[in-house]
Amino acid sequence: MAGRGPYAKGLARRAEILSAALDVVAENGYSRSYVNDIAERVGLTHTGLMHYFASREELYEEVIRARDVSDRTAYTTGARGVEGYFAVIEHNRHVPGLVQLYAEFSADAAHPGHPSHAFFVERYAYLREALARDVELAQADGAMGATADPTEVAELLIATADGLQVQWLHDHRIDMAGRLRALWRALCLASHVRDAAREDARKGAGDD
Amino acid sequence: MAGRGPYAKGLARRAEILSAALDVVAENGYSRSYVNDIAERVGLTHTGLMHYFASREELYEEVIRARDVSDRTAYTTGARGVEGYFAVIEHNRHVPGLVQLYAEFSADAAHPGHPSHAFFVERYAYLREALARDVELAQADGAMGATADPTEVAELLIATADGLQVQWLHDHRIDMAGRLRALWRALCLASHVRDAAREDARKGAGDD
DNA sequence: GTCTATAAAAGGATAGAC
DNA sequence: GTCTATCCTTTTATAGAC
Repeated sequence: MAGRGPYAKGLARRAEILSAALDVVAENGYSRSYVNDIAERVGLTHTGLMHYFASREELYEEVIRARDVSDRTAYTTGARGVEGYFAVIEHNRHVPGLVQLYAEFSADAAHPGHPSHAFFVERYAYLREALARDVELAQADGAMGATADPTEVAELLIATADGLQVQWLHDHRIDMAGRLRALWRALCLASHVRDAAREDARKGAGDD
Repeated sequence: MAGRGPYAKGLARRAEILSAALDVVAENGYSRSYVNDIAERVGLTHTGLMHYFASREELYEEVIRARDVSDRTAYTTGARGVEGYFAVIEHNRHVPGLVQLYAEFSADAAHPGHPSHAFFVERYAYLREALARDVELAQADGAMGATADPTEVAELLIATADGLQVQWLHDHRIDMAGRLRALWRALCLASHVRDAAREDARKGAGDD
């Protein structure tokens, strides 16, 4: 039975802290979210909280990591393909703290030498490959044309999703998922046109 | 004759400070760029620098503002349309400090209550409208189909450019402008397909 | 216009008790 | 597992002299 002893209690506490961190970020932004404020919110002192995380950056890394795991199980299971990714982006509108954290933290960590730089580099690589495979699935069932490069499409989707989230932070009227799906449809359409053009060229060459 | 008196000297100093700020951001990232370091770099003390700018945020706002002005005169003059925007993004690869600053600062300022929040909101609005007009020009000369919504295309271009810049910060091998132009071509292609579809529908309706 | 000095605040991290 | 106390370091900002 899970829930026995201090181990389970520690895990629950960690989860509580991660959730509180998102609340604080939603209220103050990442750069003005202080460990102290988070600790207060869960009824701990600064030091008490530091028992669970070695540093501020590690704490926020954990927030992203935990979200990635839960998003993955909730939205990308089964054969949903790219739609799973769109669903995550759509859901993010209910988690402003996460969007704010991600935007600031990932930009901050873009700098080499940042303690979380490697984490984000790996995360991008993972996400890119996962999405590229989803694009391949879409190509297999004909939604996306064969001429499209899966990795390029994946990078474009990620870039656009990231940018849309920053725009959404500035103006919540923006429909992030809607825009992203529109991009996807346009890319599908364009790839089919290119497939047809290539087919024509092949036939033309065959006539020689 | 420009260059007379303390006025011109002050302007030169300001420009020097803005340039030094970009260097420091390139080296340390925005969140770890301190007024003191910038002052040192231009041979001033912290206090000496604060004579020119009221606060840290104002200084960085000025950096972006100054860049916007120079980019505008250098790349978007004449009838270059969206290509002017792509050229700016392409050039940004030579200004890593600017890209880093923009990514971090704009994400930071996404939070309402940030001293530069209004600045970025207005900047987005301006950029969106300027690009939407460029899209309309492209529609006028046939590059972009009539079915495309200029504002939607503009928002998509901005979002993608922003996201690509963050990705580029993490991995300089990414060809920001190349990817953005590929997106543009796909959007053009897709809009033409939709134009044709709409035309077909119109003719079909006419047959009734 | 620039400096010295200093405020003022804080924000992250650690040692050691309970 | 959590707290008290404290440290260390930084960063921004201001007052006032030169």
